[in-house]
Formats: sequence, structure tokens, C-alpha cells
Amino acid sequence: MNPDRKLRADAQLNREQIIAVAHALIAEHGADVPMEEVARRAGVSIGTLYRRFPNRHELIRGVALNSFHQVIAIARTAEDEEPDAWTALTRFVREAGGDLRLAAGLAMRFAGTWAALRDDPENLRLRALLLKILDRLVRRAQADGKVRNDVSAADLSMMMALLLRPMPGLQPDLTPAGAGRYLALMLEGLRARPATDPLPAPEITLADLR
Amino acid sequence: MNPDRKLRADAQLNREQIIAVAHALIAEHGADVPMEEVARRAGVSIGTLYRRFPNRHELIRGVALNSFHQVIAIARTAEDEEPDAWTALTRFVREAGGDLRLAAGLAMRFAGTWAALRDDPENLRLRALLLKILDRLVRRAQADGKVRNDVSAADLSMMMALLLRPMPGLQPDLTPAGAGRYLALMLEGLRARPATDPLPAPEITLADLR
Amino acid sequence: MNPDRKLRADAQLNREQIIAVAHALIAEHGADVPMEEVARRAGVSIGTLYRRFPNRHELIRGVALNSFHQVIAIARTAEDEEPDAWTALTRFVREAGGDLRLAAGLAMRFAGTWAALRDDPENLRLRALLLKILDRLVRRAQADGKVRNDVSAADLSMMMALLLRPMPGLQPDLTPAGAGRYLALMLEGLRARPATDPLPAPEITLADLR
Amino acid sequence: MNPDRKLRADAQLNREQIIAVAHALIAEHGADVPMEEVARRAGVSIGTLYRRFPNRHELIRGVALNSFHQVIAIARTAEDEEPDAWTALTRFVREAGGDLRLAAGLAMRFAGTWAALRDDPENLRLRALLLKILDRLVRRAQADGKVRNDVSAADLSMMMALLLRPMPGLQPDLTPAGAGRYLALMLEGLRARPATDPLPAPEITLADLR
DNA sequence: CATGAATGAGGTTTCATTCAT
DNA sequence: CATGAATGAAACCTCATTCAT
Repeated sequence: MNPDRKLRADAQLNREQIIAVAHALIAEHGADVPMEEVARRAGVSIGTLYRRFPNRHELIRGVALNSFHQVIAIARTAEDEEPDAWTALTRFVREAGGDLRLAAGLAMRFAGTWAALRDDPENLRLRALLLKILDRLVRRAQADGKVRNDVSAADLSMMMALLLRPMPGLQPDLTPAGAGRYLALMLEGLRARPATDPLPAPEITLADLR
Repeated sequence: MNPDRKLRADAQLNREQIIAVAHALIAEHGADVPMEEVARRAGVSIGTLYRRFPNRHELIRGVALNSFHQVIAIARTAEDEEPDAWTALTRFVREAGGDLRLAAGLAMRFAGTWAALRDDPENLRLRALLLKILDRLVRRAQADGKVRNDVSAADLSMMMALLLRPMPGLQPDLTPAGAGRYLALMLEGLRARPATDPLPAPEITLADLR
Repeated sequence: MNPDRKLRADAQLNREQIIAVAHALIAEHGADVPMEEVARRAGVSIGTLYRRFPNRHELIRGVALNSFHQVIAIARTAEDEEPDAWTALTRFVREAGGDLRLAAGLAMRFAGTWAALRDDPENLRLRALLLKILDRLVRRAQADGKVRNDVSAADLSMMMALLLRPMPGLQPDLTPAGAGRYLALMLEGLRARPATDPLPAPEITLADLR
Repeated sequence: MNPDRKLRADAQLNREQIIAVAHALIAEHGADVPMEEVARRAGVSIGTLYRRFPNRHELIRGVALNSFHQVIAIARTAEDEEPDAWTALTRFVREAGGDLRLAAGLAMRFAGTWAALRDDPENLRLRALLLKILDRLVRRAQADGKVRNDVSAADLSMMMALLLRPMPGLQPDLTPAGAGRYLALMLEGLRARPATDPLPAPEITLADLR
């Protein structure tokens, strides 16, 4: 009856296993991996997969929300433990992009890519939560003169979502390393400089993210 | 018989129309648009589409090579007309990313994403050609002190390929503007600076691109 | 061990509840309601349902035999309490078709519809029992000049089985009323008349019912 | 482009074959025959079936509308060729119920049974058309003193829909004969008589049919 | 004995590709 | 050479049924 009731221990294990496998496969092959493939790699039958996630949408939702929770945890820790805003930002980018594979990218990407997820209340809640933390950090770093004034947390999250993708033409095992490299270059681009050209396009703010 | 034989005028039109439509659809919905959809939007029957491109692979190959040709033309013009290497680079990035929509991104992306294309001789030839031009420009700009020494043309093309994608959560019509914005930030990141932190990951060179 | 062993009181309740729910659902949605739906509406788990009825066949058998018992009771009462055969017949039709909802229709229908039930000894026994009572009533009413001579108890039961179904295009709550109406018209048709056209088709007798 | 454009000759043949097979199978086994079975018996591949009817609903719609057209043609002919209304009615009932197998029953049944069909404009149009003809005939026959005054065309069509179904427990090949028999008994019931009991239930009129 | 998780067969539907007109 | 019909493999999803807790 209660939808959030505790699962049986083995069922909970299965659920986690499915999410992990789906996360990896989606990151590698995109959101339309065969459900059978997910089931097989997770070591369950197709029926079990569908009992836990009644359709593809729910599976992706499960993966996205799961990722979001992890990314938010990283952001919170970074903000709490690092007194300096810029340091907190770089730590967040490094950890979210590196340790958790493509967690951040997936989370942010699916947050908006899968049309149906865009109206999911839980997803919107988590996204707002994350963007609030990042917004605080960006503004503090800007006040410290570390980040250029014409960028926003929306820019940061959008670039992360774009850069945290499978890299075409690179051996898959080089991808995490590559991601770290390009995220570092991105941070360089966001830094405040004595004199820089103005950015061309319209500013993108939190309000534009949906 | 001769595969390069001139097509009849109307057939040639069909071919171009198909490529244009396929390019747009792939850029928007990914590489697995239904062939029927491509045919319908191009105003031809499915049979005609298959007469021109015997299977999906050939269609994507057509799109990718076509894009590559355009991007290379842009790169050549920029190198020829701009005496300054850095100016040529920014012009290339701006024009390839802007005027041609997602041409550049598509080209580079498919160059490596579709496994079968990775061994396609024509594709390899064009890719080498483009990377050679970019490599010249990057090295010259580095010699001029405009670009940091620890990046390569491979980095440039990879980041372009990543940033030139549909932006999740943004209205589709904002995408080109957003692309311009993020490409500009990327160029900032590539600039040589008095003192910067070293890049974390292994250098990625032309040799790593396949 | 003993299949007819008394069930525990609560188990017996479960069993009755399941039959009632299954009866209603089958009457409304046909014989292929999901077993899970039956279980849910009966307030038991799917496991309990299967403990009581090892498969769908047994469940339907349970429903059909249960209905049959009720219909037979009605027929017996009508025969016992009404001295006039025609009155007994109309009373049977009215009560079996009305009070018990679709009990009669279901009973007779499933008796023959579900192939596997056609060879079920208990089902055959009950069907023979019911038809024997109806046969007595029809013959007596024919002897009284109340029922045309070219119809049989087989005709009567067949028409009841056909008319006691959900009525397409009618609000579900009008169905019982409609059933009463059409059963009444059917009885009119069965009446003996001074001069009527002969019935066209081959007579259908008790022997044809299987 | 034009959805009603002529099909190629062979495709038209296939379409008709599919409808015929689907009609027969649905009449025998209900509306949930496997699509594969329909395809196989029609001698086409599953793909062809789905090209012609994009889903089960469209297939059933095709069958129902096809039946309706035939039934309406029968009704029109009967009304045109028989000067006497009662004779026209009996002819309609006999022909619609006999020659066309279960055409009439199917048509009327699906018209309302498949919820989605209840709002189909073409279906509603045909149903109204048929009921109008039957209504004219019933009223004329009532004026002639041949049909009881408390029944309507709605009663007639509803009883036909109910009686034209597979007969449980009867060999399938006896079904058409049985249908003819029960339709004849039904007509007897509808006849005007010197003195009859009033019908119990609320009158059912054309307005109640949806 | 009740529960609800897991299995897997089978039905539905989509689409790349081939081929008759 | 264009058209659009036919094919069939593969994906999606739903349940009946079994079995661990």
C-alpha cells in the first residue's frame, strides 16, 4: 500500500544493482539501451527489472534521481569543508566529474533531456537544490574576484553537462581522464582576468534552465 | 557502374535534400532517426532513399563527409585570410560552430562515434586533413604566446565536438547562442596565462584520436 | 491431504471473498482478468490466491461451480413451490437472471466455454442436474399448452446464457434492467400460440449441449 | 498524402483478406486474438498487417466498419424490396444474422463494446444510419399491428447483438443454425398479441444506445 | 500459512531493408 | 528510376506461475 515501504533485503540489492548497471550502460550507449541488456547485466530477469521499474521512463528516472542525490552530496560537502569558494567550486567539479564517473553529467543531462523528466516534481526539486548551492558558490567566488562576473551557475552546470559525455574517438577508458582535463580547462575559462573580451551570446541564467 | 558517375540533375537534388534533412534530424534527435522519417521529410519515398544510400551507415557517412568538407573549407579560409594564428583560430571556432549550425560538431563527432566510420578511409583522410590545419594554427599561436603550451589541436577539436550539441533543458532556439557562448569560454580557457595550474590529466594528442 | 478437509475459518472467508470478486470481475471484463487484479480486489496477496486456486483454470472452475449451485437451488425452489409449470419457469428465469446478477449466465456459459471445463465431471454432473429440472418444467408446460412444442430446455438455457451478458453500448448499471426486459421478451417468444411459423433451424436438444 | 488514396491492387487484396480473417477469428475467439495469428492465417507477415492497421484498435475498427457497411446494405435492400414492414424486418434479421455469419452481431457489438470505438465518428455515423432504417421499419410494423408497441429498434438491435455470439457448448458449426433459430424466437417475442403482460424493465430507446 | 519477489514465455509494436509494380 | 508494399528480426511490456522469506 505504502509506496515507499521498505523492500525486502534481496529486492533492495537487486534494485541497486539495476540502477548501477543502467547508469553505466546509459552513460556509454545512451538512453535507449535495450531493457533486456540492462536486466542481463544486472543478473536479473526481464520480469524483475519491470517489476522494479514499470517502464523505461521510471528506470531512467531512478538513475537520474540517484545520480542527483550523489552530486548534491558532493556539492554540500565541498561547500561545508572548503572555506574558500573557488576552492570549493574546483573541488566540486573535480569530484563530481571524476569520482562518480558521469554522475553529474547524467544527472544534469537527463534532468532536461528526457522531456517527461522535466516536469517530474522530485527532479525539479533536486535540480533547484543543486543550483542553489552552486549559485551561492559562484557568487561568493565572484565577490572574491576569482570568477568572471558575466557567468552564472547555469553556465557552469550546462558546460559540465556537455563536457561529461562519452568522448567520440577516444578509448572509453580514457574518457574519465579526458573529462577531468576538459573540466579543468573550463574552469580556467571561467576565471576572472584583468582584461577579457566580453562574452558574445546572451547571458544564460538560472531562469533559462527550463 | 562507375560509383562516381555524375547523377542526373534531379537525382543530385534528391541526394542533397536527403543529406540536408538527415543532418538536421540527426543533430536534433540523434543518429537513430527512422529512415522513413528522413525520407518523408526529404520529400522522397523510402525506396529512393535506399537507392541513394544503400543503408543507414552510408547515409551517416554521407552526412559526416559532407560536414567535414564544409568545416575544412572554413578552416582553410581562416588560415589563408588571417595572418594571425590566434585570430584564425577564433574565427574558425566561431564560423564552424555558428554559421554551419552543428556541422562541425557532427562531423567530428560522427567521425569517431560510429564505429564503422572510424575505419572509413575517406573519413580518416578528411580528419587528418582538418587536424593538420588546426595543428598548424595551434602551434603557431603557441609560438606567439597566445595559447597555453600544454594543449593540442586534439583538445580543441574534442571540446568543440562536446560543446556543439543540443543543450539539455534549453529552448532549442537558444542552442546556437549558447554554443557561441560556451565556445568563447572554451577559447578563454585555452589562452596562455602568466601563471596557471598545470592540467591534471594526460595530454591528449593527435595520436590518441583513434 | 484430504482435499475436502475443512478450511480454517479465515481461510474459508478468503476463499469466498476471492470467488465473489472473481465472479464480479469475470462478469464485467471477461474471463481473462489478471490474477493480480483478482487478488488485489479480494484483499489478499497473489500468493494466497494461488494457494487457494493453483491456477486460473481452478479459479474459474470454482466460480462456475459456485454459480451452478446457486442456480440449481433457484430451480429447485421454483419447481417445489410453484404448482404451475409455466409460473415456475418464469419465476426461475426472473430470479436466476435478476437476483443473482449474471450467475446463471456465467454458470451456463463457462460450463461450455472454457474447453477444459467441458470435461470436468462435477461440472457435467451439475449441468445435467439443472437441465433435468428445466426439462421437466418445459415438458410439463408444453403439456399444459403454455410452451410451444418445438423448443426444449436446451433452447431455454442457451438463450439465457446469451442474453445474460454485459450489454454493449448500455451504461453498465442499466444492464440488469435490460436483462430482465429481454428475458421477458424471450419468454413471450417461447409461448405456445394458436398459429405460428415453424422454427427454421434444426431443433437443439439436450444432447447437442456438448 | 491523401489517406484514402487507392491502394495498389495486391495491397487491396491483402487488406480484404486480413479483414476477412480477422472477422472470423474475432467472432470465434474474441477481440484478443494474437495479431500474429491473424497475420499467419491471412497469409501475410506480421509487418504487413501492421502496415495496413497500425495497431489492434485500427484492425478492429476496420472489421467493425466493414461489417456495418454490409449490414446497412442488407437493411436498405430489405426496406426497398419488401412493401410490408414486418416482412422487411424478418428478412433483415434472417439475412443479417445468417448469410453474413456474425456480421451484424459483430458490427453492433463492437460499435459499443470497444470503448474507443464508441467515439469514432465514422462508427457513430453508421450506427445512426442503421438505427434510423430499423426505426422506420419498426414503427411501420407497429402501425400495421404486427409488432408490440412497447419495443423499439434499440431493443431489436440489442437482442441481435446478444444473440449473435458464439454459442457456448455448441459445436461451432452449429452456431449459425442456432443463431437463426434464436433470432426467429426473438421475432416471435416481439410480435403484437391480443393480450400480453407488460414488459418489466424501463423501455430502452435509441437514446440509451450510448 | 501469508507475502510479495523472481522468472520467463508470449504478445505487441517498430523499423531497417528488400523487392514487386 | 521512383514508389510504396512486404518481410522479419528485435525491442517493449504483461502476466501466469513458482518460490524464497
